[in-house]
Amino acid sequence: MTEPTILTMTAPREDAHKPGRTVSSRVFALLNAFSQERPALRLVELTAVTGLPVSTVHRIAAELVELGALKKERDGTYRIGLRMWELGSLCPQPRTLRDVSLPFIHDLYETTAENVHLAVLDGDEVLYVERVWGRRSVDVVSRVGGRSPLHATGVGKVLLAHAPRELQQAVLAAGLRRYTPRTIVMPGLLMRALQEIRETGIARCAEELSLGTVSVAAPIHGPDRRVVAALSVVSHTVTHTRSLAAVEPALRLAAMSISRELAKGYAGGPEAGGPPGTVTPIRSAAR
Amino acid sequence: MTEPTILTMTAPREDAHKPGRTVSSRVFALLNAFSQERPALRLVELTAVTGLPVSTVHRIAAELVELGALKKERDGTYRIGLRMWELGSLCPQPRTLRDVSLPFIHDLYETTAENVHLAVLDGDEVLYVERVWGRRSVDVVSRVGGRSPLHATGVGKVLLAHAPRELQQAVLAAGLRRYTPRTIVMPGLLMRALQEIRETGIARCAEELSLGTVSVAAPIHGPDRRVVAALSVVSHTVTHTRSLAAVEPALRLAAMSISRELAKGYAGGPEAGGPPGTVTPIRSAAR
DNA sequence: GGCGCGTTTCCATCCAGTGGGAACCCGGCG
DNA sequence: CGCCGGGTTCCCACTGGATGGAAACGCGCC
Repeated sequence: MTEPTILTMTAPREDAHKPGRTVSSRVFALLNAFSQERPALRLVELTAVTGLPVSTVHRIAAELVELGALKKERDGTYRIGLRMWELGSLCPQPRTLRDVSLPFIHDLYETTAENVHLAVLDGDEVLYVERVWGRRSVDVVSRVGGRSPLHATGVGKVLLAHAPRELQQAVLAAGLRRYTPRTIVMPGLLMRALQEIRETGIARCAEELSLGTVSVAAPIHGPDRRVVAALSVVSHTVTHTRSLAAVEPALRLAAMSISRELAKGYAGGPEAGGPPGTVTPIRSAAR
Repeated sequence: MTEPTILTMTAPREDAHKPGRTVSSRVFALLNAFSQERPALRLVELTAVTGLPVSTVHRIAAELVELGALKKERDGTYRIGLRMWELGSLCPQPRTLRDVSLPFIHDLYETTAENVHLAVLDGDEVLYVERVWGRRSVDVVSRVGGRSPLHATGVGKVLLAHAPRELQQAVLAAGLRRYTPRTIVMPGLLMRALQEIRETGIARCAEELSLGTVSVAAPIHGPDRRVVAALSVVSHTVTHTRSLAAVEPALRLAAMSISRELAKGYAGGPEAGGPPGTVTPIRSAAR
């Protein structure tokens, strides 16, 4: 925990994908340096991670602090600022998804007392958009804003099962990383599993990402019937080896309710575009 | 809703506070153009709102899309991108606050079936960090990521009551805007109310922001005993005129529990600084 | 006191950002 | 069918903001 500076310098082999030399790209290089594991960074660390020269990092970081995108603690560490959070909360995807499904997620939690996850597909990973749990739930690793592999989680498999062929191919091509002895690493097996998920409308995941954790997941459909998210209940193997089967109906029901709600409430609602053209005066520069 | 283009050009009197002429400031000028009311903007709208020339906006917007900070729909509108949400979710304040308090908020909702709000102070406003509700709750306006005035809400009054004198003065100096007949607009009355809130440890707000809505709020203390957030239960006047008094003990309890949890779990935890110096390799440039 | 590490400031160079303007796209209309 | 107007995209010569090496600074530690 209190290790000295273990900088696994990523600098040497930077540019891996030409970060671009625009200022904006540098700005986001800084911001992207932050992550769940590294929520606070000092100047040197930022330079090490981004590979940018010190003075550049220093200047941009200062600008970002000025703009509220970063916050500088008195101990010199930088963190993501409140404004970033506020801006992020405007992202339509997670926002409406959350707004619509929270009550149902809630009920689901209430009846199961387990972790309930809501996730969407982003790139070739699962992105957790919401998570509800309580003191009665076992704790799991995933966090809101966190990511997991597609082939080794319940939500991931659901999303992958309903994803375009290309993505499925890409995932297979990239190789199915083994996380536990039970991870599905054979392409054929995975494809068959996905097929079954499409047929049954539910995905089960038993210790495929981490030992001791099991989950079931169901798809959530958007207004256009396409799968936009996945809902899952996660538990510990020991506590509920088979009992997860018992929550499947409830899970299904919740997922369907949310889908229906999405279809009705947000077909032409604020989310569906918010009629462009209607512009109200800009919020007087807060702060 | 489907009005033609009502551009209340803010351009003419821009610079009100010199936006700065750095690229980063322009980037955030674009991003800040988005808000709860205007979650989707088209190019022209962006230029109108920011006051920047078209080509500049076009170029920067394209860069931001490239970086995932914005998303461009096929209809030409821009929206906040998933990456922004993801970055925002790293903001320590809302994140740990949420992580710690969700179970309690939950229980509180469960016992009251009312809206439960968690808010922090930002600038001279209340910023809603979390909100839990269900089908049994009445709907209120506030949204996660939304803002409200300090002097006309339960959470606001709690936060203001424990805020530094300067802020209180500033709020008074700025003038107490009247929202309803019951809004406290007299400085003296507000100060007295704040005093009482400090003494009783609870704030009541009866139709001071909008008619028909009442709430009670309690402070949440951080590890250093300073007030870091406020928790509240919100309801409709009609449904629960007096019954809110009944939830006060539960509210108090929840707030205290959260405070205690904050004190213990996060004193030296990841939030408290996440020992800088420990750096793991950068996440291979996703996307 | 002096050393080492990290942060902050400075400033001459220069290239990326700028923005006016033109081309383009498209749906509506006479 | 061709014109029109609003919005978007593209272009490119000019210039001022970004750059980053280097030096100064601050500080904890031996």
